[in-house]
Amino acid sequence: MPLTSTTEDYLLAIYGMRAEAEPVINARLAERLHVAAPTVSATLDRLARDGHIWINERRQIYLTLGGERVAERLARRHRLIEHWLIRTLGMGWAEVHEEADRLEHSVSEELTERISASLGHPATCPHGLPIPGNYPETDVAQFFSLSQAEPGQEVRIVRLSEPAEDDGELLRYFEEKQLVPGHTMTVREITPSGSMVLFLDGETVVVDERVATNLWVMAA
Amino acid sequence: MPLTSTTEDYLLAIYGMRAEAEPVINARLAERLHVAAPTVSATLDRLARDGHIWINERRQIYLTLGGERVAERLARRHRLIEHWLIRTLGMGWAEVHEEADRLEHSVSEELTERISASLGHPATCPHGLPIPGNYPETDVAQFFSLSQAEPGQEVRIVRLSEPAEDDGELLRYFEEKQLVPGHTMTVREITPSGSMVLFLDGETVVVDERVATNLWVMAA
DNA sequence: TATCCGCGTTAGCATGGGCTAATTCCGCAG
DNA sequence: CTGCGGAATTAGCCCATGCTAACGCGGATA
Repeated sequence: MPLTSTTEDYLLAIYGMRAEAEPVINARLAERLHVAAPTVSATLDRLARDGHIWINERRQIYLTLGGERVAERLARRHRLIEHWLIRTLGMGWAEVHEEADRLEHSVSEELTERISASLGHPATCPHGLPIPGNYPETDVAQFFSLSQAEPGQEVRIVRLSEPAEDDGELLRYFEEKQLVPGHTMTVREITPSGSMVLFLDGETVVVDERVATNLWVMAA
Repeated sequence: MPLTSTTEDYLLAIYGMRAEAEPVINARLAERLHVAAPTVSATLDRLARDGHIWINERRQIYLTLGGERVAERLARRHRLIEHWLIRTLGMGWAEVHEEADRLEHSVSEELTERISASLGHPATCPHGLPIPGNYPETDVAQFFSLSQAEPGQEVRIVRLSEPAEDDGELLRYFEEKQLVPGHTMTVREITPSGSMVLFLDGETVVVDERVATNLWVMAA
């Protein structure tokens, strides 16, 4: 009856991939969770059996209402823990995700709420992802991927993409270049290969397409 | 190769029972960990196979040097976490043990050290148990169980017994009666049944033998 | 001495969560 | 239409962790 750490990981992964353009399928989960395809099949069978997900005829995976509630609670915990580690213990912006990935499974509801309160109920995690339960009714529609921005446009970073959080190298890069939520920049030009020339903090930074797709922005 | 949460629980349990008068045997572990005897046998086999414990001819269980090192690190984490939950989040003295029991398995070495530093490297957990690595060379020989105290003696509580930590009801009782480390009291009398009449904080408190054996004290 | 209690092991089983190798299936490109 | 690539499943295996039922053994006690 109680969820295992593994099944929680699956639900959270599905939750995170849900909003992407591509449908959530077995193969994507296998990549994201670093396990073999048959393992995913078996685990998804159990998740479906227990009413957390359902799978349509085209093998696309969806959370049930119950599964979504579980995943939201986990995302809330994860993102609050990240904030907490930075604020009360001075851990690094690029390292807290990994630590939170383990802690999210063992922190109780009560502790979660105490953490949220002690932080003043932040609306987003340090990487800009919304914290369910704390996130106000914001107009999310105004957010778009940096890779969609036009030359000349001035934009403000609002958050990372979901998958970027699992890429430690990318996180360290973002931190180093100060490509973090809240910072504003101007798009100078876009090269034929899709790289973007940015101007921020008085400096010129070039990011390739992969990097740009992982940063969400809004018009500044 | 990496230890599971389960094997960590076993090592920590053995570590905690090591100092008791009774030898550590299969049956005691089964009770403490709330699992059936054959389960304990199988898990101990694996722990011995992996060099964490050894078992003598009379089936008494001992930690190897490696096993002890692991257990010490876990105890350190557990006890630091308890302090942290009380100090930074205001959790209750009687509740933190349970929360720490889960968190101890997912907190990294680095986080542990940050916690210790942020707390000023406390020597003991909130229940008085020593934190390995922080505990100074203290004369532990002067500690004795409250049940060994003489009528008329004035004593100061230094810590709980190990098993007391796993008994939530007992913890709440200790907290309510302020039978916590640092507090001083006088033994008024000892009844034939082993109950002790204590005088502390201007009040008379009666504790039965089970309670008294779980409190360690020193002459005040 | 006979019995019983505490203890441990053996046998047998289940479940979760992993794996590889091989097969199947579907859709798209040639 | 053929073939290929991606995706999923099947078969078969492993290990850790739990259980119950049954048996064996040794010491204490009636």
